[in-house]
Amino acid sequence: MFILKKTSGKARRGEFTTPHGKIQTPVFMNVGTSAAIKGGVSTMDLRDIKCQVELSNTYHLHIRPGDELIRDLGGLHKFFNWDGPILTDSGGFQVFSLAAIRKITEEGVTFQSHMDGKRIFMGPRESMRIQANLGSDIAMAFDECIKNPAEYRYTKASCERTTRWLKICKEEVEKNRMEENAVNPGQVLFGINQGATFDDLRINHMKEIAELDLAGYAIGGLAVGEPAEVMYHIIEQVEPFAPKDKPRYLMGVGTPVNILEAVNRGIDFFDCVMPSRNARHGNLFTWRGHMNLNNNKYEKDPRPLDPDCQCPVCRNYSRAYIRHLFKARETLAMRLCVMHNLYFYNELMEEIRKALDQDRWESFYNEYVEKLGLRVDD
RNA sequence: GGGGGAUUUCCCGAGCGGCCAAAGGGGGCAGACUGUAAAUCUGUUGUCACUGACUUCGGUGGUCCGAAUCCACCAUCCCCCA
Repeated sequence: MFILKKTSGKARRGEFTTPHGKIQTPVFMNVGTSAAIKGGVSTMDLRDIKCQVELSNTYHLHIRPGDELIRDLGGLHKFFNWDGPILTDSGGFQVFSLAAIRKITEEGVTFQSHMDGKRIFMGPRESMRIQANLGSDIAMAFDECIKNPAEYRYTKASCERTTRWLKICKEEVEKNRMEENAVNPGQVLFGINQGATFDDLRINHMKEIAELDLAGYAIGGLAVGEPAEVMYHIIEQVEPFAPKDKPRYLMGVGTPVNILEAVNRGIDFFDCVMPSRNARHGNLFTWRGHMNLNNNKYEKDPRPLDPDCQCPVCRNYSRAYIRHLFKARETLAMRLCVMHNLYFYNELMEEIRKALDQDRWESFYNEYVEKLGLRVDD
């Protein structure tokens, strides 16, 4: 259930209720693809970094350790000991990212496992079965994330197929959660809008899926190489046709600036590997812009990563120390930086929510939409 | 004391007469990263007046049109025999 608490222009402040607690939106979901946030951050750390929702991946968990194993051990929440909300991505993105080793048909997609080359078939039924076994709170529809640039005819056909798949996903989720020993009887489904960068296909597709009365609506297939302006344009095109009383989720996005721009255009949910991946590579996000901690200029810098941050890392360690950890190839460097970056993203969302609550979204947006895109200058 | 081997650009290490400012690692410096096949990938790493010039391969001389590569001596290190 989604309650819209406040709006400011297109920007929305809401609350989404799941079987594992309420989610305050706008929200950033912390990505832990294989039931682990890369870089050594565990579910014990998630509360410390203000994580509301964890996100895991259907394809990856199906391959290893296997969704049936997770089901038999009580579901994903119990498996990795996180009692907050979990969203599982469907494997649709892997249709895109593992393009070299897959084949698409009406029934679904045959992948060659990136682990051992074994053939794996996944369609809407399979994806929903796996997500039911995992017991996530929000299951994502199995879609095709189309590459950029895309051909019009292919995109049109692909969207039609994604819609047919979505209808199957809906039936399956409803069926699976009625099962007597369902891991998560409260699991809901989010549909995914596609259509590449074609306004008419995007709009038509959103209209079609909006009719299915799903728990939420995602915009997928963006931030796959097109300019940010194109992404913003597509959001603007599609947003009017997304149900107002349901959360909107912009999949895989993005930079702090992308998030501000998208919130300003009516998006409620986000997820992105950027804070965790960049952190592992020494790239930090701060309230003064982003920085590459590996740079020589931080060698003797006694300040915290972000002087304006209250995260456990910034309260305890200096730039010089963490930079040293990177140079020494200590895995602690990654852990600390991932914790900081995720805290930053989660706090950014908290500040966005506060600004909306306190009717100062406009000024908050104006102040940070420029600032957060800069390189830390000192 | 006798015999043999070595010395290359920040480090290790290839090169054995021209195509060598010198392979390949490492390290350094910088960049990228957007529903995670990513603790990854890319560029760069002698100097400058930089599509060319100059200096460099332990040192000093020499051979040759031409030397990191050949010769002589010197220095330092390693191994074997006394």
